[in-house]
Amino acid sequence: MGHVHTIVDKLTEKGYRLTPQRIMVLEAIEHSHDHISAEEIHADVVKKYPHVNISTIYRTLTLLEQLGMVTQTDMGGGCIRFHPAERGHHHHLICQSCGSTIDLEESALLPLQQSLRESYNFEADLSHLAIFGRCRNCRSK
Amino acid sequence: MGHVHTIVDKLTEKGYRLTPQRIMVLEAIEHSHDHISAEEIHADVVKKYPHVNISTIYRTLTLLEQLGMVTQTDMGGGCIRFHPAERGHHHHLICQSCGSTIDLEESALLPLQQSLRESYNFEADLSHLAIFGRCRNCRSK
DNA sequence: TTTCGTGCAAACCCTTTGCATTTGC
DNA sequence: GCAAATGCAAAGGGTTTGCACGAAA
Repeated sequence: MGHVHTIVDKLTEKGYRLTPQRIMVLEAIEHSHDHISAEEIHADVVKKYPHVNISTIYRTLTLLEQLGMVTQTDMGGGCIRFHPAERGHHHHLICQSCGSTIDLEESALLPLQQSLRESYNFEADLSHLAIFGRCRNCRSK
Repeated sequence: MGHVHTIVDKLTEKGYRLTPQRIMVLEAIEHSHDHISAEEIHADVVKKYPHVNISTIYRTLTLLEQLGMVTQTDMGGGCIRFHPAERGHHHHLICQSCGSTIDLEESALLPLQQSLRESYNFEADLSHLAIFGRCRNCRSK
């Protein structure tokens, strides 16, 4: 139940109510190894709580994001995925051939961030970056 | 009329028909200094040719992309923009505060591309990359 | 008991599709 | 004249919203 305490605190200290829906959305996100879409969260929650509506999922996601518990990544092509904020910044290499995603260490992007700062005086927010291309397997085919 | 010859050739040599709609969509894209959305293209074309339907714009964009005359960039948040392909690969820094976009030289991304290849054996397609952050002006406020 | 949160249905935006009509060739 | 392209209207996917009911505090 790892972070149930955290969500209880975060919600109550700001006057939000603790509802089963909110807890289950957060759990669905935390239990997902990969990243998870709104519809997948909904499918997951519905297994235990059949009446939950997808609009509640969206409203809850907005709230959890405001509370800093969840972050979203725009994977391109209108594809949005969620993951727990405390998993920290991580980035993705997405294979356009097979669709697989590879997690990328923060350090791989630091040189780019640095050079954008120096050359353009631009502070890049690379926290949700997704980079498209072809992965090892697909390249060798 | 710069590239009208090009489009005439490209269309006819593959058996596609030359229609006023197709020419006007291409012109709208070429005359746009910045990048332009499907709806903006439509608005532009309608000025001269009031009956043109937005579905024709989308169909034409798909065709022009196949012909390699136009490329699209996913700016995130469901925001897709088009620009002439011969303007070449270029990338964008997008300011999340003021919305301005800065063109980025290809060379700025080569080191990243190189390191992804070496460390992950991943061939990154950075041709339509958009990077979010804060621009010079907004940083100094 | 009093808000706040929810379910439901409908609206929304952007994009795509089916079909009859029009057009380029 | 015939196939290809268009306009129109309708459907689609994913997300948001208005409202009355239900539940948390």
